[in-house]
Amino acid sequence: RLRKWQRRIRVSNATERNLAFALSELDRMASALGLPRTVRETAAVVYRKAVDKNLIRGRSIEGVAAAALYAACRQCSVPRTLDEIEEVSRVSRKEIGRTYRFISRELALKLMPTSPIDYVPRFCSGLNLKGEVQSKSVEILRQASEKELTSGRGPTGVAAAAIYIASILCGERRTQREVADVAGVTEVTIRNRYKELAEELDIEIIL
Amino acid sequence: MSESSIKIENVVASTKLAEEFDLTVIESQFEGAEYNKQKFPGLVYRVSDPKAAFLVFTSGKVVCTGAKNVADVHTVIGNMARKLNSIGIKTIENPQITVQNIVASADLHTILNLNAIAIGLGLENIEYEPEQFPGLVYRIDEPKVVVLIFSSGKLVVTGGKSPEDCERGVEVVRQQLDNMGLL
DNA sequence: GCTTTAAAAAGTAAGCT
DNA sequence: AGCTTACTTTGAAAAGC
Repeated sequence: RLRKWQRRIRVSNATERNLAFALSELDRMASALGLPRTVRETAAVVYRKAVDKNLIRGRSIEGVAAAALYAACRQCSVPRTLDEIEEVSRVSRKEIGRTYRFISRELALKLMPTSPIDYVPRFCSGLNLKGEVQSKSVEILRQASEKELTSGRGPTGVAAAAIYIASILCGERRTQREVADVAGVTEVTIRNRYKELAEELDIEIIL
Repeated sequence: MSESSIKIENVVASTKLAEEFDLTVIESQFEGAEYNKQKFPGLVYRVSDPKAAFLVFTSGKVVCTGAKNVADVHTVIGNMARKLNSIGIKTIENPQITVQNIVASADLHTILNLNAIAIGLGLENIEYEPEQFPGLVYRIDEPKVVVLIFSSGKLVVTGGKSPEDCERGVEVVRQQLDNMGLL
C-alpha cells in the first residue's frame, strides 16, 4: 500500500544517501593520496560489491570505504600501506585491516601479498631517481625474491633497501634517511635489509 | 622420529573452585594479587613454583594461564585451592579442569617460500600480510588449530585443546607442504 | 568489540647510551 | 651502532561494559 511505498522510498533515500557519502569519502581519500581515477573507480566497484553483499552491516561506511580503497590500490598494483590509508581516513589502522580481511574474504578478492616491486616507481619518483635506478632496484628485488630474502619481511622495507643500493650503484646516491622518509620505514630497517641483500647477492657497496 | 617434536609454550585452562569469592579478601591476603574492578572484573595472581598466572572471578570460576604443560595446570590449581583454604576459604573438592587452549612451537628445519605456500594452500585458506606480521596464518579444520608459518621454517600452533591436536596440526602442515614440493 | 593473562614465532620501531 | 623494551599476529576462558 501507500505506506509500503513510502517505506521503500525512505530506504531507497537512505541507501542512496549512504552510497553518495561513501563515494565522496573515497574521492576525498583518493585525492589526499593523489591516486589516479582508475583506482578510485576500482575502489567504488569494490565498495558497491560490498553493499550488494550486505557486508556493511555492523560496520562503518568510513571503515568499509577505507578498506575498499586499500584493496583497490593493491588490485591496481599501486599499493599504499595501511598507515598511509589511516592518515587520510578517520578510522584506525586496526579497523581498516580488519575490514579489509573481511571484504577480501567475502568478495573473494584473492590478492597476493603486496610486492616490494610495486613500491619502486612511487618511492623512486619521490626521491627523483630516474628509470635506470628503478630498473636496477627491480632487478635486485627479483634476485632477492629468488634467494628467499623477502619472505616475511615488510615489502616497503625491502623495496627501500633495494632502492638505496641501486641509487649507489647508479651513481645517484640517496642517504638512508632520505629513502627511509619516502618509504615510511626507519633507517635501522633499511640498514638491516640492505646488509642482508648486499651480502647474499654479493653486491659491493662503496660508500 | 624425534624431529616431529613440538614444544608446549603455554596452556590455558578454566575451572570452578567455589560458588563465589570475595576478591577483596583474597587481594588483601595474597601477596602480589592485583584487583581493579573497573579495569578488569578478575583478580590477577601470579605463582612461581610451576610458573602460572590466575584470573579469579567473583563467581568462583578461575582461569589458569602460563603453565608449560597440562600436568602443571593441575598442580598449580591444586596449590591455589590449598592457598585459599589456608586463609579460611572453602573450595570445591575435585574441581573439573578444562584445558581451553594450548600454544606450542615447532620447527620444520627448512627455509620456506611463504608466497609459494600461500598459493599452494590457496589464498582463500590463508592470511599472509608481511606488511603487518611476518607469519602466514593457516587455519586447519581437523584438528581445529591455527598454525603460524614463518620463513625460517619455525611454526607456532595454537587453538588446540590437547598436545595431540598441536602435534597433528604440525603433521598436517608438514605433509601438505611436502606434497606440494615446498619442503 | 573491549578489558586482562601467558607464550612462541620474526620483523619493525623507539628510546637510551 | 647496539641494547633493551615493546608492539604486530594467533587461540581461549572468565564478567561486564
